[in-house]
Amino acid sequence: MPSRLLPPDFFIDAPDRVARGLLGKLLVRKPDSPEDETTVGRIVEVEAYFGVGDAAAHACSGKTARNAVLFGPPGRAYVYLIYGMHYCLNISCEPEGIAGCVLLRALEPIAGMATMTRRRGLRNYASPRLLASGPGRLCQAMGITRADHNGLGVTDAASVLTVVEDDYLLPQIDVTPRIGIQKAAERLLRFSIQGSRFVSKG
DNA sequence: CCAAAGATCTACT
DNA sequence: GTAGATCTTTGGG
Repeated sequence: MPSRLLPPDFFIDAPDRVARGLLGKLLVRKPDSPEDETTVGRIVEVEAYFGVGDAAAHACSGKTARNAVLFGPPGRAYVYLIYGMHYCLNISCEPEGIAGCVLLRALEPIAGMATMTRRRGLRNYASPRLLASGPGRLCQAMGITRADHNGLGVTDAASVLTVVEDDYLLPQIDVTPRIGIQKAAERLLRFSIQGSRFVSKG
């Protein structure tokens, strides 16, 4: 499988534009140990979060210890714990100093399904739909935690977590409101691949 | 210091 | 369809 990394400047752009651009790309997670496979998933659902002016964004009221990555360089993983038990993976965008990011909400599993199944604690992968459909499931399937992956650059060849190009004809994109938020809930900043069975229900 | 909310998921009725 | 798990972060007193 050819591995064409995204150029760093791919992420120097507004969150909604980066979000659209990420659809159809592949998220690649290298193994930590010999018994792990490389796990790969096609990005089928994302949400855009701005900084100042976006009441639903973590960065909305300025830089804090938790969200510091968002104010740093673009193309870095921002990982946080939600509801005391699930992680969510975002990728920072905009130039350094400006907080913007894209939340990765769902993947279509492409490779390493046995490892994803084990990480998820499922019996079998007869139903790959449940492997990485939803931000919490996605992180669990890819073995992503805040302690290990927050701040990692996804355009570094050496990184355990990268986004790569793929020969893939992108179908129509659905544009809908973001899921699970209370504020700014009417903004149309959720983007998903139309017709994909791997998009989360929300 | 304390309280409350949170970019969720699973299990069970 | 509804509830419960579980804990960090943040903002107010």
